[in-house]
Amino acid sequence: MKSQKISEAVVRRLPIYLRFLNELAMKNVATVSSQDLGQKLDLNPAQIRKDLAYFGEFGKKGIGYDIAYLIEKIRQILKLDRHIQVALVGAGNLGRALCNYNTYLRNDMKIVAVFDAMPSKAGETINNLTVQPMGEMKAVLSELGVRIGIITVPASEAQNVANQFVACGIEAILNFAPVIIKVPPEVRVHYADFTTELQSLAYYLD
Amino acid sequence: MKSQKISEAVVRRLPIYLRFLNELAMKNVATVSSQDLGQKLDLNPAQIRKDLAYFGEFGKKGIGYDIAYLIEKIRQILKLDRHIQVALVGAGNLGRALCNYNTYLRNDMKIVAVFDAMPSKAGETINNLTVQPMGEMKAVLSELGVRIGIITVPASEAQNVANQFVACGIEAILNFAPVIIKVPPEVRVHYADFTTELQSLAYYLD
DNA sequence: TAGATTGTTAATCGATTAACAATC
DNA sequence: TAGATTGTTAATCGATTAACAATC
Repeated sequence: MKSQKISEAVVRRLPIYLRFLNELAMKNVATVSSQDLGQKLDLNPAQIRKDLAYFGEFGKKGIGYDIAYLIEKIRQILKLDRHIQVALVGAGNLGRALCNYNTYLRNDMKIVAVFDAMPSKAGETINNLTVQPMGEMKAVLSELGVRIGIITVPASEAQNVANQFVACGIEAILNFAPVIIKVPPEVRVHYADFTTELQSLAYYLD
Repeated sequence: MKSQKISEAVVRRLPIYLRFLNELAMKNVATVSSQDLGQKLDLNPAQIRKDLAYFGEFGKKGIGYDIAYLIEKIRQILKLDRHIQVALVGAGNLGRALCNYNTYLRNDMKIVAVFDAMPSKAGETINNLTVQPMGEMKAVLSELGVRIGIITVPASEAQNVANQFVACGIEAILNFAPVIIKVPPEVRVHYADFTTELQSLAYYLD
């Protein structure tokens, strides 16, 4: 069924499944049912089965899902079975913090280049990465084969950085700046703005 | 229409409207139509009108929305018209970065206390805040009237911190740790895990 | 007035959940 | 075999979009 379009909601749940399956694998659990999964992840078991069924028949009736096998499959689906190079622009506090997550990302994804528009920042070292000036971006990204870009600059600079990413052939962007950026339709943008998140939380206070 | 339940999707868009309206206000623009708003924010104008109409009649037919007035109204809806105190647990790289966003949050929300389980961290200063040991949490939160908690500890510690937040009467939690946490239904939890976000982005690579 | 734009109803679209035959 | 659990269809639920009368 590779042809049907998978909804964004489904794709966003896959990493959550993967994360929990990895936890189970570390505890040497062999199989898991959609029931168990649903309980732990606060999701409807039918939804989990349906999500997975978009991509294949990964379970066994009466048994559940083999954890090692399902991990392998989800990694393939998410394209995490290969190395994906990531670049980050904006070596401020947040950018620096994210660079230090490299170990977290395991082998699948890795921040391999950091840029900053402030000349004074160039040359600084963050977790074995040297901050480079923006002028180097095009050359560095194509040499390293970077496909995903992270934006951690102030809102006023985000569109500018996005434009440069697009010009460098970046395929997907994770934008931490609190502003909507415009990119060609073939470039995927996700947002990760914690101020927006906090503000919507306030609504639920009594 | 205060009685009808407002969907989460609507609440999540309000801060996005607010943000852009603030930008316009700074440029001294006086009014804006749902058309304009939709264009800038990549949203359907009908959706914007409907979202706002849940809360009242804020626009003028033939004219659009008065920006100053709409800002005031959205701030009231989101409860950002009062000061909201926020506490953060986990003074690692990410926690430190977030503390430095205090200026960004303006007056409406403010991180007023930082805690860390590592005794060696206690006493450190981050952006005028002194890191305190976990044992102080209950006393400090009730003294400062903290209502929202931010979790920036490793996944393995997140549930534990959440439990302590709940015991302190925290009403809402923003969890940056890559794990689902369990809290009583009256406590609201939002997730802000950038590794999940990155992994779902990978799916969209060719 | 004529043009623009809201608020709102109805139509559409899509996502979640329930139910169950198939089968391990 | 009996019990458990999948994959999948059908039913439900909810969110988005289109359309338009009201009106500034």
